[in-house]
Amino acid sequence: MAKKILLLDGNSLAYRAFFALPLLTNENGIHTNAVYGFTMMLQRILEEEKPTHMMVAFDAGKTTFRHETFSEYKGGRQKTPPELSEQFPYLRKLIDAYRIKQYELPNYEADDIIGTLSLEAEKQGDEVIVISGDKDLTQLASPSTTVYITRKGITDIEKYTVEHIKEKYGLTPLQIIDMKGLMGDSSDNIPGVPGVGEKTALKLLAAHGSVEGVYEAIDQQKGKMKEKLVANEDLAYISKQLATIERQAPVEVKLDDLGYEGPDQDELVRVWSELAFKSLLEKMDYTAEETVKEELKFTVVTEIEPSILKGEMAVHLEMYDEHYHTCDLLGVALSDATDTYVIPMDAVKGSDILKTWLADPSKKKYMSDSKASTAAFLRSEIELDGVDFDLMLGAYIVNPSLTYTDMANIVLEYGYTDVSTNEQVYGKGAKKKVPDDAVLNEHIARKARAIWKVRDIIIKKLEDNQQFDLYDKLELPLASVLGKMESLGVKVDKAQLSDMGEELAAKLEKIESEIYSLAGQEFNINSPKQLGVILFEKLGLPALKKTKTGYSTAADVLEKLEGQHEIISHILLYRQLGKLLSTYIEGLLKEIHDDGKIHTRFQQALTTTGRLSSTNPNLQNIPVRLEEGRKIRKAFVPSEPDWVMVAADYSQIELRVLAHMSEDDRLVQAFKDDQDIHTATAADVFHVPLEEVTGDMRRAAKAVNFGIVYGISDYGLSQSLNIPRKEAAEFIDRYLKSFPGVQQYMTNIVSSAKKDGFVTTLMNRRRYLPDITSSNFNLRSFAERTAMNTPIQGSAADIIKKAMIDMDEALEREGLKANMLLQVHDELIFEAPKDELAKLMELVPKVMESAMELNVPLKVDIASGDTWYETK
DNA sequence: GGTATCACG
DNA sequence: ACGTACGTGATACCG
Repeated sequence: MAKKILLLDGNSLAYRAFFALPLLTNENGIHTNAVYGFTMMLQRILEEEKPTHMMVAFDAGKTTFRHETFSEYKGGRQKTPPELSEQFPYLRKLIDAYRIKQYELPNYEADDIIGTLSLEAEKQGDEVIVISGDKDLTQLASPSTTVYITRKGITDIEKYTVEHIKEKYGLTPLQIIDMKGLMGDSSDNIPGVPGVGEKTALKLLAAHGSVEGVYEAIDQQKGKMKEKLVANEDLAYISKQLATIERQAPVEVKLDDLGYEGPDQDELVRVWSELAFKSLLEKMDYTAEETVKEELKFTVVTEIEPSILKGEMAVHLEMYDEHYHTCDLLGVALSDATDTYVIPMDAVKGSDILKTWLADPSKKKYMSDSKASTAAFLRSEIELDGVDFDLMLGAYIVNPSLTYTDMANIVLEYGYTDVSTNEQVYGKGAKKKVPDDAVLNEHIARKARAIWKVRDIIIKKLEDNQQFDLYDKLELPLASVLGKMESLGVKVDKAQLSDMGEELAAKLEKIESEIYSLAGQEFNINSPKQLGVILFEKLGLPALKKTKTGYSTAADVLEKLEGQHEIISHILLYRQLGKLLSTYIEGLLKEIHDDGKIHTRFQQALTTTGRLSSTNPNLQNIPVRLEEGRKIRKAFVPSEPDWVMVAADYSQIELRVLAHMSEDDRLVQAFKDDQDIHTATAADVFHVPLEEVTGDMRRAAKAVNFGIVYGISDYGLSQSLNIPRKEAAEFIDRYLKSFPGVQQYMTNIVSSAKKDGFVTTLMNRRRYLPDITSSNFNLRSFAERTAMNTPIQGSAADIIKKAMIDMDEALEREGLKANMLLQVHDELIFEAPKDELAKLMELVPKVMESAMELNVPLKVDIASGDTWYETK
């Protein structure tokens, strides 16, 4: 039977993909764009062509026989960017997973391998498709061989048949070589005849057929053209020779060895998950869902016998969505080395045996997202204790840059493929629903099973990276502290919010009509597009900044226009109040539960630095800077009469962390002396005594301090201080000269990030920074700033997390009724009975300040009041 | 679903 | 020369 043979030019396709796609980085720190593009192309080609035989040819080494002819061959070419080089091993792995033969031959290029094999195939009457990004290969076209050249993208292909070449160039495939001989090829540094381009080359070949033909009839040329041709005859012949693909290369593989049987699905999944090709994985799971998974035996249990409850088990509580304070609970699965059980939710709630086991701290539970489970169980008054492993937290500590939205993706990261995504099981959007019991139960069972299976791998990884303590002593205990805080919730005065809302709405209406009258027409003020037209076209104000889509109307831009038109200040006020109404009044009102409280969710495995985040609603960005907004805090009240709110915040924690890590003498001393750090910075930077620091000097120093923490750049500082960039650069320079320890620290942290590929915090939290070695200035600069910022922000996060665990214990130990309610990065918010207040004002700062021992003191400010607003 | 804007540390 | 401050989440547009 005739074969259909696909011959791929590996190097050329990888290059094409690399330059066609943005420089994607997966969270494991590998650049993936070339491999990804190659994969997309391969997938498409396989589907469309259904080949019987396949091979990917690669160039071997740096020099080939062509260099003997012309030593500058491929000279002057930019050397392969490291971001591409590092992808070749993955490309090789990928091709192996497809079970496609790959081949390279010393002293020859991929072209020659392909040319040799395609000739052999032609002799045997087989159909051949050659795929490359390099048009040189079109010389191989024949009645049985088609050459596919990628265009622009990587999946967009131009098919060069003999006819197509004739149409496009008026040449036969072999004349392509003559064309290159005359015009050269700058990418391969083939010289050609200087001054002859594609147009001239085609004209010459149309008349004379070949390079040889041109020179035989050289007398037909005249003037400059003749001179050029005569002077460069040697170059023309050499160029032709260089462009000629060798079709008799000593290729050892036989066409029969190239049979293509389809990919090794399991291996492909492993490679794709290593590369984090999520969309491809999802597609594959969809098509191969039933076939890929190993069978799992599990028992559905409605009457729980004590015998099934062991001393250590994986426990999974399945929930319908991520809003675990409100969503339906769908069942529990237990799994250990031998058995897996699924228990429907009614049976869970009705079983005292199970509840007792769940609450027993001596029974070890291995879970995923134990905080969610703790909080969700609590809604049914089921207590959970003895959590010994948390899959989500473990995976997060191993690499906080990975964004897991689904447990299936976490376990996939560790090579476990047998869990479906929730989207596969429940569907999405309007079609989302709970499936039949059989499907649901298996899904839950597989999750419990996966936790049991993957636990060892994650723990091993944590231990290898010296991160087990961070995980086990910090994040895991914190999960239950946070679970308690979320379940408790914070009381919100609904009437207060509603009243404020009505007031705001009335004000907004007035401002709105004033804006309309100033603009001379009605329009949607909330639409940046419409607002831009009004301001910059109708009213003729200068557009100072542009966005991707049009004029920028951001606050910093409008502020610069404030003197120029009365409408600006009204718009700024409208924006400010509109934000309060929509986000903080209406938004918060929607989130108040039947108990009169708001139950936020603290995301513990989300940020790349180790901070928490807060969602549904976000209680970490309640207004404070402007008085109008700050009033929102009056609605946050204690949950009991005669209780008070207490807020305690770390003073300058990030700069203290910087002082500790950099060991800069002056910075350390300033904190030891309990100086106002911005004033002290100003004194040092401006070389004046502390008493002579002016308000402006302090303001500038404060901005520089922020900049230092963020990973300084002159541009950033110039924006924040609204000064020319040069002045900003001078400030930075003076700062770094005043604090040489900080300068040294910044240099060191960037170089250690380059060496190790990651940076760490005080508690050994890691963040990988693959872009730090990028040749792309922007990516590299960003990574460098991140290298400076993450250890600072992340260590501060470590400290307050530790303080929260200590605080939780302290409240318990002291027998206090006070509740810890919120964390806002550097502050903790409590509610407490009035009679505990005195005790608390002493205890909280003590605990927070001793959370970790640094070489500078930690300082906490604390205040209390009837509402959150009054805690200042 | 992406973009712009703005709230917080 | 390059084009930016670090980390988040919610809302309103608009194609």
